[in-house]
Amino acid sequence: MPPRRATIKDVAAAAGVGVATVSRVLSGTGSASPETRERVLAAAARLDYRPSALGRSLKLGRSGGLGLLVPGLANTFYGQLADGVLACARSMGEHVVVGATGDDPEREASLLGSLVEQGVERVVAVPSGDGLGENWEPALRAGLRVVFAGRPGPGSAPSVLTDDRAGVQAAVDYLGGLGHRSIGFLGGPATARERLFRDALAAIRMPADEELIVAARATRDSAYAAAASLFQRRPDVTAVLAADNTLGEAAVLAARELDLRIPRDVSVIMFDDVPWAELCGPPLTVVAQPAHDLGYRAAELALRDRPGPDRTLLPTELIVRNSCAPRTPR
Amino acid sequence: MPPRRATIKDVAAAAGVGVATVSRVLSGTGSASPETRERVLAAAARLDYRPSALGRSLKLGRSGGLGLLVPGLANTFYGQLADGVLACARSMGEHVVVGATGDDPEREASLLGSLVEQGVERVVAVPSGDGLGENWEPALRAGLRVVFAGRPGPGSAPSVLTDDRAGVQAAVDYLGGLGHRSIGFLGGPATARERLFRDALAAIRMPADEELIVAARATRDSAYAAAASLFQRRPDVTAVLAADNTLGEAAVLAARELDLRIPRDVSVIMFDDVPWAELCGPPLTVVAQPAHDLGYRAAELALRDRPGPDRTLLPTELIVRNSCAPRTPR
DNA sequence: TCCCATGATGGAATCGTTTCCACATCCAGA
DNA sequence: TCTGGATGTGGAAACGATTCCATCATGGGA
Repeated sequence: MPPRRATIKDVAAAAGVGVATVSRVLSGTGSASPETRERVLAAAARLDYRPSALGRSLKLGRSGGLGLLVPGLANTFYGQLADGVLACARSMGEHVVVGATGDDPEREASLLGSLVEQGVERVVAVPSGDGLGENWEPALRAGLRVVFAGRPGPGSAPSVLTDDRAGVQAAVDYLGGLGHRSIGFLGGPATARERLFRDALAAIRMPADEELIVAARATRDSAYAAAASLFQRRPDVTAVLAADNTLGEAAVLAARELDLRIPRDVSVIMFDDVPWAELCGPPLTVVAQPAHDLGYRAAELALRDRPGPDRTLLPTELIVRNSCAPRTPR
Repeated sequence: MPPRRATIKDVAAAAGVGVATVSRVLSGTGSASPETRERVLAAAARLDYRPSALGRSLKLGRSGGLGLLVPGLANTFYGQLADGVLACARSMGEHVVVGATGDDPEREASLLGSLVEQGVERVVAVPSGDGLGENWEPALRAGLRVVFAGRPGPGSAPSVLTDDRAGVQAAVDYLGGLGHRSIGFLGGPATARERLFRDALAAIRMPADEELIVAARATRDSAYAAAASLFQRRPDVTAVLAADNTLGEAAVLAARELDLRIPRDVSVIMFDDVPWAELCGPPLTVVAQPAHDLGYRAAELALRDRPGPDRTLLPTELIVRNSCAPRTPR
């Protein structure tokens, strides 16, 4: 039978003082005689007293704590992002409540609801799906402080993003420079990069071939299916840009399955410099995003008292390895 | 200026009833006339009322919520495990508070402390480091309900583990069968598998060469250094077993750096069937662990009211790909 | 017609904390 | 000696929810 946790009353009784005095001593506010302070501290230590965050939060109104909503943690990119959030929160002494949305707006809404029930009033989120985000309006209006990370959020909340436009452009430029004319795009649930891809194509005066732009849902299977069908439908694609590491993985797998050699038959570039990109056979050329920083900065913004900039852009970097080659007609 | 969240009192006033009635209607306990129920529900909806988990927890004593302590989320294995925990918690309507220990007992202790301050009384944890775990005794005695996952925990708390003994043995058997006599072992912060490795060697009557057994700290750099130094000190190793995916990654990288071909010069087996194992050049033979299930089952045990078995063992599976070859003397 | 069981309802206590306020003590300055 | 500020201290209210208990109305059975 676990002994009830000691409360402030127990400490007060043990030290022979009132609860108010204990509270003052422990929180450092107000005055207390050195002797009293000593007694209280000793009693607290003896009873192994831990102030209940519940009681404090209730009284104070503000609950502290940071919410974190990501599609899923099995994806290394979000894992790194989450680690960044965790690091920042720890440095500011806040705890973190996480939820995996699975990129499903419905789940996101329910998770968000449970967060506000917990009294969480600051949230870092990778908004799910298409970012129409009727989910967020009510929460924002209710005073929830949310910072979007990695994907632009709906509404007026600040976001911390990577410079996707530059990243996509760098990838497309590189591929174009290699002579590729039929460049496929594997998009995910977040569709923003798709638009950037069209823009990047336009910037180098290449027409966008709609058939080469495919979007997958947020599952491994869907990603694989999208990649495989792209390669099969259009044997003339000589290069592919994958919008995230799951899609990149699918592209490599599908290419192998169809006996397409990388980079001889298809060149591949993917977003996210996950550790295995270098290990892949062949090592993958990637558009690196600072996932950890993304999370850290977003958490910082959410936790700081002063409102920060509405939009902070972190740089991307094209890291060239061995998955791209000059175009050879197939 | 964000409007204060509606409280039960506001709902009571809006519906023209007492707070007790509102509580009864909303929680479904006790009786209320259909007409009253209707009014309360309408008022609650109109005010967008969300009961405060803080108030409820305080009154009820139990706070709900599940703590999750892992070394770090950037490691895919722990990411998958965390996803499993999240999935289970969501299905039982509980929220999850996570912390990244970095495999540091000190950080673990501080995180654990902040968890109990939050009122969390059930925890799933991958115990940090060597598992001596003076961290856990006080928490356990204080009535915290913890379930260890992935690594055996200290003390009497239940754990959900993979059958590492069988996994290590399968790997060693396989390597031995291929003719390898100098098998290296790359261990991490958790040292349990090191012992199993010796046992497995003994089981096939092979002496353990202490110089071939190295342990790295929980960083990528340390893992790489360990792998590189192993290969350099002992050019006669023809096979390596890496105790987790970080170590496996390091082994592949170090081998490449030293111009050791896998599998011609060294065979490599690693723990964790992370998605990229198949993508690696060459595809890696692995000891697969059901990471997601590990988390799910552990969370289930922590959340269920009845105490479960003290130790549940999930199977591992040797997945043979192309990173091992018969021994050829170097 | 009376009584009591039943059902609906609201008041109030409670959980653990912080903080306002009142009270007591003490000492310096007039 | 009296006054007034400073200082140390404890009581009590408040936060938002649940729940015990008392109250009240109602209706059926004797």
